[in-house]
Amino acid sequence: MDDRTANLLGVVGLAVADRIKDAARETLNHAGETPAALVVIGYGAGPSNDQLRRILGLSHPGTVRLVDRLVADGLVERREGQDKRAIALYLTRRGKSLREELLKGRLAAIRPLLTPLTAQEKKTLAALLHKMLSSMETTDTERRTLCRLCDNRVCSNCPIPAGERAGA
Amino acid sequence: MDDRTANLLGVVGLAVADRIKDAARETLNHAGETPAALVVIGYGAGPSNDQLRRILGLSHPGTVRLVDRLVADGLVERREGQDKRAIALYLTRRGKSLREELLKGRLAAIRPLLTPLTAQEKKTLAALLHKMLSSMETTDTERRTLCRLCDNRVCSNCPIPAGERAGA
DNA sequence: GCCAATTATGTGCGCAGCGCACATATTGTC
DNA sequence: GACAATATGTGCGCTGCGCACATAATTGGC
Repeated sequence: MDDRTANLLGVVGLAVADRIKDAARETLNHAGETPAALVVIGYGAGPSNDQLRRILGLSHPGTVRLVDRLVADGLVERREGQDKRAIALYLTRRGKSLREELLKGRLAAIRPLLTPLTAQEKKTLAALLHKMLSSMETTDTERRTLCRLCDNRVCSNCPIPAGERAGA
Repeated sequence: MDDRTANLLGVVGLAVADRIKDAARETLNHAGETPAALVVIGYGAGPSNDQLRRILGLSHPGTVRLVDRLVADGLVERREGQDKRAIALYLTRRGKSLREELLKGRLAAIRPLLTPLTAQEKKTLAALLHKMLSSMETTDTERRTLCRLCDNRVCSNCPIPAGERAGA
């Protein structure tokens, strides 16, 4: 019985992830963790390469090349961090606009899955998802990894626990 | 409010997909749609290259190479279909055993997300997920795409509608 | 019964995303 | 001031995949 629930969650999770991926590919011309990078950088705290790397779960060189792509596309700028060895990543005007599109597309891709539910059922589902997330034991970085595609205008008080709160 | 629910579903969906992917990489040495291929072929109907292609959502050549990899690893056999131009794909003994591991790993990866819920809450969640899936308008191929990682021993009467029932 | 369209598989080639090993610059430590 | 730690960037190659093309078998028109 429990396994049946887990399996159903697996199907829906896969469906959600597929839809998010497809939606991202329609607005951005890159796959993998690139859309997530755009969202994460867009939180505006000027993350370093290394911070981004940890959140995305990539190797260091992979992240450098990822940022290279975003810079080449005119979506991201490398500015100086206070530390002269570190850099601070910021979105350009175009980057911000594309980030908005990404987030909109993501929600639009997920929404159809909810339409069969009544308002009450949606509320129940949200409460259950909230409980699942709020019960996870996560470090701050793990939380940001989970939230790496989150729409911060929509997700008021992020349920995922972590020491510091930032971004989502 | 609706968007908040969609966002939460997006987070959980991403978490589920991440966990499934990580689990697969631990037992199989290939990424992308390769684990899904192993599961799909393992349903035992002897699918052709082209049928597999449609379910996985890959290009034809991509599927040929994917099968090449599985054959090279001794996990899949290409047998003759009745049609002399088509082939029929079957798992080898090793392939079947690895498929079992994949499915076990997948459920084990998802299960922790459910542990914070009470038995009643799990039941409610399953009912909601079931309703979401059963309300989708899907062709038979789309259904198999969604179920491409499903554990058929666990998912009794698949909720996703489609003409024919096969595998999940 | 024969030839064209269709179906199905396989190949040459290249690209995107990523990791490993290595190089380089800056910062803390003593 | 030397040395470990931190942070970024580069050379190289691999994996997964798609496009264009080649080839074999089946189906359909006439």
